[in-house]
Amino acid sequence: MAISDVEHCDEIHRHAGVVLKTQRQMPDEDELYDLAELFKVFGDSTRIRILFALFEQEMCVCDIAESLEMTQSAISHQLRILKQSKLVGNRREGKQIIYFLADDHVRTIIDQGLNHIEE
Amino acid sequence: MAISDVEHCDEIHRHAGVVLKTQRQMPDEDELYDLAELFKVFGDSTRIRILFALFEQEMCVCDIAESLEMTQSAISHQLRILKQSKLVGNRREGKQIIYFLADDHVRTIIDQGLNHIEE
DNA sequence: TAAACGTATGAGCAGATGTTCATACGTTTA
DNA sequence: TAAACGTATGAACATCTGCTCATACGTTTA
Repeated sequence: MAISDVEHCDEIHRHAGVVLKTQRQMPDEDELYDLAELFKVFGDSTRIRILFALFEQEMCVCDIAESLEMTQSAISHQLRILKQSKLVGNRREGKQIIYFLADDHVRTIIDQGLNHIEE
Repeated sequence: MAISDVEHCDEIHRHAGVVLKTQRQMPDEDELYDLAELFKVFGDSTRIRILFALFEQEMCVCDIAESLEMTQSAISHQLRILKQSKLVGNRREGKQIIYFLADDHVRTIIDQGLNHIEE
């Protein structure tokens, strides 16, 4: 659909300024995409539970799996996504891989979410 | 899969406490589900753009659609989701429905997300 | 009151997503 | 070095999600 074909209400003289102002202040496409991708990562209860687990202490993969009563494979797939988003980091310790929270943003973002749903 | 069948590493004597502690401090299922559902709402760039639009001022549906260069129907479907999550509210003004941000949590949550991706 | 306008909504479809299964990889142990 | 262990990963599948299209609803206008 061409831009000029986008439907709009007939209040054009009243609202044209609103539309232009909104478009001007909108962040660029890449930033919006990255932001949505970040929140998408928080939008799955398995990943949320993994993050809650790591709030307490760093843990190896199998302990996370056991804590959440899920398979190692499922957890490993989700840890990959969390790591790609830089929400967690990891290091090897012998046969095990230890995962940990990357920074404090995670806690802050989740706390804000909790604030909202508790109203 | 039964709980007792969940696979786990053999470090059971070393890590059993970790697992139990993690399970005890985990929020209950409903809260985790609601939290994930909330972030899922932020996890779409169309909805993020709608929220950014409403940061500036309250707007009617067709102005949002025009600002984002999307159809009225697509916007209306997304507004429904945003309203169900209590992120936006609306009121009727003649033929138009005016949407607005429900509270300041929205801004805070998005700002935290922006902080994270800007590192 | 009939037509026009702004918005909401259900069905359908294509693409995205989360889990399972099988298996490969890297490290340690026997 | 072969086996065992802990973890990672690709394929397949079922489910979910966002958009389009058609149409219904509520309000205002002629």
